[in-house]
Amino acid sequence: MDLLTFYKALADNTRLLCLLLIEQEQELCVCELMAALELSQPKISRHLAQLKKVGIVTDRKHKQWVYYRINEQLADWVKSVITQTYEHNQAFLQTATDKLNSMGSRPERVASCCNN
Amino acid sequence: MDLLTFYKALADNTRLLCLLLIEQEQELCVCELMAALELSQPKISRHLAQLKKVGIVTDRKHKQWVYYRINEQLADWVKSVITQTYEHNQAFLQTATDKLNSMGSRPERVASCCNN
DNA sequence: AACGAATATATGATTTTCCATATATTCTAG
DNA sequence: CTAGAATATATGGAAAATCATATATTCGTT
Repeated sequence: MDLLTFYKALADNTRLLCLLLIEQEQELCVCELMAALELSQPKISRHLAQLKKVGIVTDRKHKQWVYYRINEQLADWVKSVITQTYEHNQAFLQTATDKLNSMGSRPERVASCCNN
Repeated sequence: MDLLTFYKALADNTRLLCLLLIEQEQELCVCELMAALELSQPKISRHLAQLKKVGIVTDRKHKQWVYYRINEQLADWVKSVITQTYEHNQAFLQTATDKLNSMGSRPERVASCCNN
């Protein structure tokens, strides 16, 4: 993992929110992130693609949805940076977390946001 | 410390190098960084000013030099992120470290690069 | 066909860089 | 002690480069 590339990936509001929300929830699909952050689909998708390209997240496809999670193969110090960032900045996610919670929990939440 | 601001500050090669070199050496002046990184004075100065503005480093003036060090009042998790980044990426600093070492150690080094 | 997701392009905004100059401190000669 | 030169650092402003966004379109599944 190239150091500069890693920190550049974190240096954007949308990507930081997506990453920390995924860290918190273990796994989220594009439409859940769209709902939680109230952002357009191409915007979320573009930033997730960037995080994936850098190797910070991985994706898996299930039915019509693509789910993203933190790449388990990241170096321990990188995982640790992400975890510490999340643990000491939960307020940063408050609004998004509230929105997610108001949608119920998985799998009901997916149903409510992903329109199926 | 605003999260996004913090990571934006790390998302630049020159700033990352300056920060980790300072972490390694405890304290460095502008002309030492110029010599170690072979970069122009305004470039170093500008990036240090940015790190200072964000609160990541502090400066102290002594004679005609300005010395920068990590802000001791940073939140522990922030210090920890910086330390871990340094410890697991020393190769990133190799060239600069070699150059610094070839200049002798303090205070002789200051004499050799700062032309006094 | 319908839905979730990804991508292409153009555009606007932010960042970085460079050059020139300003300020402050130190040094040296008289 | 003072005047002028030299050194270290900072900053203003313009040009260049990078990055994020919106809109429209395409892709792949079901």
